[in-house]
Amino acid sequence: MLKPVKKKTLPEEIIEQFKQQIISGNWKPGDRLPPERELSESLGVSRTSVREALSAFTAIGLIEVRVGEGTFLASDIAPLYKRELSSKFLVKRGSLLEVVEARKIVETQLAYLAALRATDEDLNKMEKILDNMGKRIASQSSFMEYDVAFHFAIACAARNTILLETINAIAELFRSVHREVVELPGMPQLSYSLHNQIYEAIKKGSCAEAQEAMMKHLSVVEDRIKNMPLDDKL
Amino acid sequence: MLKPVKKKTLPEEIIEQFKQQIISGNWKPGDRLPPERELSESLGVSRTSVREALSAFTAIGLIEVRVGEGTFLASDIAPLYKRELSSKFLVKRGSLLEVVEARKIVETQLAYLAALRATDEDLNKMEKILDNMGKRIASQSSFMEYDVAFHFAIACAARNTILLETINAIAELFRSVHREVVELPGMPQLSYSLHNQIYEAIKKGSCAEAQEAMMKHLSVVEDRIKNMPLDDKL
DNA sequence: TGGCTCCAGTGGTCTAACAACCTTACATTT
DNA sequence: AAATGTAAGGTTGTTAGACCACTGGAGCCA
Repeated sequence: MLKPVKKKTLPEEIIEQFKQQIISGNWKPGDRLPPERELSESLGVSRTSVREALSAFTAIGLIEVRVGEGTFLASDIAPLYKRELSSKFLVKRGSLLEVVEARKIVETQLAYLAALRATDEDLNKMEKILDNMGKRIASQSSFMEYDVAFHFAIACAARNTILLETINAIAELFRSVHREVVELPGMPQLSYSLHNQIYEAIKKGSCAEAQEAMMKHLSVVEDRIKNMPLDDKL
Repeated sequence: MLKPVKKKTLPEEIIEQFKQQIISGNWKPGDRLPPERELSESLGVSRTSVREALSAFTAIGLIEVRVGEGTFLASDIAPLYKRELSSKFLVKRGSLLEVVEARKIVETQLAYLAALRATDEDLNKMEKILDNMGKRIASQSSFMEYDVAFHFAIACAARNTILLETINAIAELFRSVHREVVELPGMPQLSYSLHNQIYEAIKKGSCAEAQEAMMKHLSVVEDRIKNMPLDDKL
């Protein structure tokens, strides 16, 4: 089998260049971008193509356009939230169960590996995250952030780049409904306790225990999704 | 809080309408959307505005545009996930041993699930691939293609989109060196035999056996990599 | 100071046209 | 009959140029 000759479209290439500008720091959050006409001239393309590229950035919340004023790079560093609103209605409950199944497979093994390989530094990080999680049981939104961070820390401790990026990608999908799972009464407390069990197992270096604790945690999540109101499935 | 004073832009309104079409079920996953010109006429706007709206949907992976063919609604969460995954994998790539470790974790469970869920059609496909593989033990290049196809067939039979895309992405990383692993003397025969064991286990519906057979296969691959010259490991 | 007009800059939208590309059907060659 | 080449129609990709609507500021005037 040969490689599938990919031909990038103009707006796609423009998007790439814009990304570069952001990554390199040439464009900083809050900055005003050059006018569309200027951009089209610099890039040697039509204004239409530039606008389509900008339209894509707008969709994922990376830029903000103000008529008569100009185009601005989002000052907010978490533009991912806008994307979730856009795509949420596509993620059905059935798909979510697939996602949880994948998490069960990958994350249990990640916990296993973490118990095997975690350094003191890794453990400190996890403990700090758990601390913050405990203090924020009341406020769902930031609790969720620490929840995600904890799983991320485990993946880091497992020392496998491939699986780390895999979990990262999955987490992005999951983010959109994570909130509803966590917001149920009694859920944060339960979740906090389960995360603690995972941490203790990893700290002890007990692979099987860590694996099992993670499985228990994800099974709870799975149950929650199965019991989600039907309105949310589409 | 006073007046939000909403002045929606044309593409934004179009996006809203498209969302409605999706939610209401008028447009189903995989469907081909009407041509841009037709949409612009129906909506009473220019093609430019329609294209900007579509550009936004493309950015978040909800639609796929094929030149000369048309615009299609994403069939499932797979495109969303694939987008996430590819962007992450572009940045980082792991060493070969990391890749094999990831494969051991994901593919053993995939074999397990395949043994649980494979239909007759799935099994037929696998058998056909194995047949071709057997006939091509001599020629490394096409042998490798069937090898990859077999693993892909298992992932399909496991009925989990997320893991399927994950394995796809990993396979892409692995492809570059797969050849060197297979080209060793005696390797195709051994590999063919191990693949057959996996197939038989799945056909029997024996989950544990399938899982174990896959693990045996990947362990062989792992050994081969460990014995490879150092330059090729990264 | 306060309000006014005017204006240059900017994004929003449209039109019409051509290019690049895919599929299908048909004709040609072998 | 099978493989190959060709033409046509439909579709997205891209462009140029034009006009509109809105914003901010400069400068004018009471």
